[in-house]
Amino acid sequence: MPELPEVEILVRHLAPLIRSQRIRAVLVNRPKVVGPTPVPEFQRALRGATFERVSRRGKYLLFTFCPRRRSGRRVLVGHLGMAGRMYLLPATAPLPKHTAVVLELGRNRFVFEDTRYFGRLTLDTGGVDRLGPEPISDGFTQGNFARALARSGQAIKVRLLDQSLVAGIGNIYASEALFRARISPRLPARRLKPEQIRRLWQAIRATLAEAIRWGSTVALNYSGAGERDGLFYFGRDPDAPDFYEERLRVYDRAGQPCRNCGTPIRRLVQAARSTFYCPKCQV
DNA sequence: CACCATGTTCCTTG
DNA sequence: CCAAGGAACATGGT
Repeated sequence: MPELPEVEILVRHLAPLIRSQRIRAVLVNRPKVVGPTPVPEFQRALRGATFERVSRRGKYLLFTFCPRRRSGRRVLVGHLGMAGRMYLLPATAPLPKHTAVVLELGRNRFVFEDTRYFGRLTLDTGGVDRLGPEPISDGFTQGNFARALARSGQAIKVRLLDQSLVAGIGNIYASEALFRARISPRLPARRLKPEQIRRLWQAIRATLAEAIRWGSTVALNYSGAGERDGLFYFGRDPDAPDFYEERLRVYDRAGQPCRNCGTPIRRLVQAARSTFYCPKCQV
């Protein structure tokens, strides 16, 4: 599901719901997702702790909490992987099939559900430490971006997925940003001209910001039995069956007309992942 | 059955 | 040592 915009929307959604909530019990159904933190350590650290803030770094969620007794604060790191979801559920509601972790909050439960168990909810901050700059921040400069690209002969689409180059872009927004910048996904990174780098830098920020804005306007439903399409960019409004298409310009649109020129969008495989692009608009 | 899927990490190859 | 490619992880949808 989740790239930077989706995680940002989720963080904004969760922040007021869990602030000041005390964790009364910690249930770990899938030890793998809290790893490499050992389950007993995970439970000991969180039991009795109180949530303080939620923020985002790249595709990671950062939950700041106050431990039960010791002073200071600590951080719980979340990552949704491919299909993870985090949401509050009434304590009386049944837990979903692929529940990985549950934090009992009293009236509600904080549920981490992940059908594929690729996600994480852990005390280990290793992944976060390796991230590059936030794309929508002063830390992401055209100069740094240009220097990083100059060192690589890898296709630009594949480079954009490297979280140490810039944090938060995934397979969907990599294609979308390149379309917006009118750059071929196959172009080797070091072959981008300064003008293209400038356009791509701008397109990344605009694409992500637009997705966040869009997500902010959509009614969210992260949980709920039978609501398997709750994440907003795969969500569907029953009254507008094609609104998903209106939002993404190239992703998953192979064979459909480019919104600029009408040429059929093409799919290609790079680093074992699908890329979508317009062969006419993107050079 | 075959192939596809929003992500990351580890292993191999050059 | 580094860059690049591919498999693995686990499950579900089409």
